[in-house]
Amino acid sequence: MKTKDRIMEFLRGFIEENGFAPSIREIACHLRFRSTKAVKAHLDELADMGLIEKRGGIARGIRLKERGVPIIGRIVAGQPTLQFEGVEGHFSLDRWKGNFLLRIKGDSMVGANIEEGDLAVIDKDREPRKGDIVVGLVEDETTVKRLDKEKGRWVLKPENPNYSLIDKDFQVIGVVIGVIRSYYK
Amino acid sequence: MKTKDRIMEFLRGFIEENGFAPSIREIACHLRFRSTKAVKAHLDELADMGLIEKRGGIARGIRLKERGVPIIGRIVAGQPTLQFEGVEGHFSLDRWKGNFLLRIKGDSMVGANIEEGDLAVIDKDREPRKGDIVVGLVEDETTVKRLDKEKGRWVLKPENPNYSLIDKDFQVIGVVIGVIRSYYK
DNA sequence: CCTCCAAGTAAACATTTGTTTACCTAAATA
DNA sequence: TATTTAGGTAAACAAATGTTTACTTGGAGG
Repeated sequence: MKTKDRIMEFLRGFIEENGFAPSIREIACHLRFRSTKAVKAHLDELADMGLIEKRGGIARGIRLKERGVPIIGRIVAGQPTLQFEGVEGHFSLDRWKGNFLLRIKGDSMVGANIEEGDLAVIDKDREPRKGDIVVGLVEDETTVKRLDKEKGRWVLKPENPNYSLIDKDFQVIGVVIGVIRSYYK
Repeated sequence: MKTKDRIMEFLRGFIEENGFAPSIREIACHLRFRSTKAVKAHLDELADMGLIEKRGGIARGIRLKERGVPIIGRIVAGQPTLQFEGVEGHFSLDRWKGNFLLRIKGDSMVGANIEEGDLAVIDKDREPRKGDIVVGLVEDETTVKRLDKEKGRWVLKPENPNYSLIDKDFQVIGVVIGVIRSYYK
């Protein structure tokens, strides 16, 4: 069962580096196999196991099922080294494909733990509801605020007591469905 | 110049859907071209323009330069519809490849705008410095806190006045180099 | 010790797919 | 109007690559 692990490892590395999957012969070569037959068998089994997707007859038609960065379940202290066990899942940007990011300016949403420089993930098709954090267009200016209703009127509320509520006319451009922050540039 | 846009659009869609690039013939077919020659010429030019990477002689050896989700520079209000102009760049998980994610439990770091449920991006190889937010291992428990030095002694500081500082022995497992938050599941 | 079998070898085979050469055509240009 | 040329057509060509068949082999198990 070790061979399949080596294949998966190779696939991960190769795809990350090249952006496309290796050919069966390249895999065979890496494993020091002299035939492609065994590799194909392993790949078919990996596909059955649900670890990869494989399109028959198509060159380099392999895709990993696990995409993105692994989410670790638990960290345990082995003797000298650490172990990261239990991959709870993988986080991938796939779920945010088709949307776009908007960089946060100012600190009007710190109350919602959104700070300057953060990237807000915007879904412009999602229907905005009361309580959602949204991108609003107010007099040609865009701001990220929380959508609320006061006295039957839609308003944009900052999450910082130093800023005041916006109850002018505005247009909701999209809903903030996520936040990405990157320290150290 | 319209044709190249159509090619790029097709590439984006195809790659997102299948996980690998289309063959030249598939592109030609999509554009309703009867020859592959023109497509290859366009692809070579796109590579020269720096929009794609292309590996000669390799099946489906195309990779988009723009990976991930676009970061919008500005939003302007066109008459009825909106326009998202100026792609400032693209955010990709590539930069975080090789690291892993840890889900935040508790609210001890709200002062740093990290809340429960957030995914902390952990770099276990980065050298921790004073002021960094780190993952610490204290008596077989992992916590995310800010690394600080008090009276010549390393300590872990929460960013929430309701929690108290940890000055027991601990081990730094990694540095938090980013945060990902996803609303709506 | 013999049998069986998973796993690999070897060698073709059949497509898929990138590349190339020669030619065509309509629109821009002189 | 004659010429040029970007961009496409057509048809081969040459690799790259998935697939298949027949054969070998080292070790687990009876």
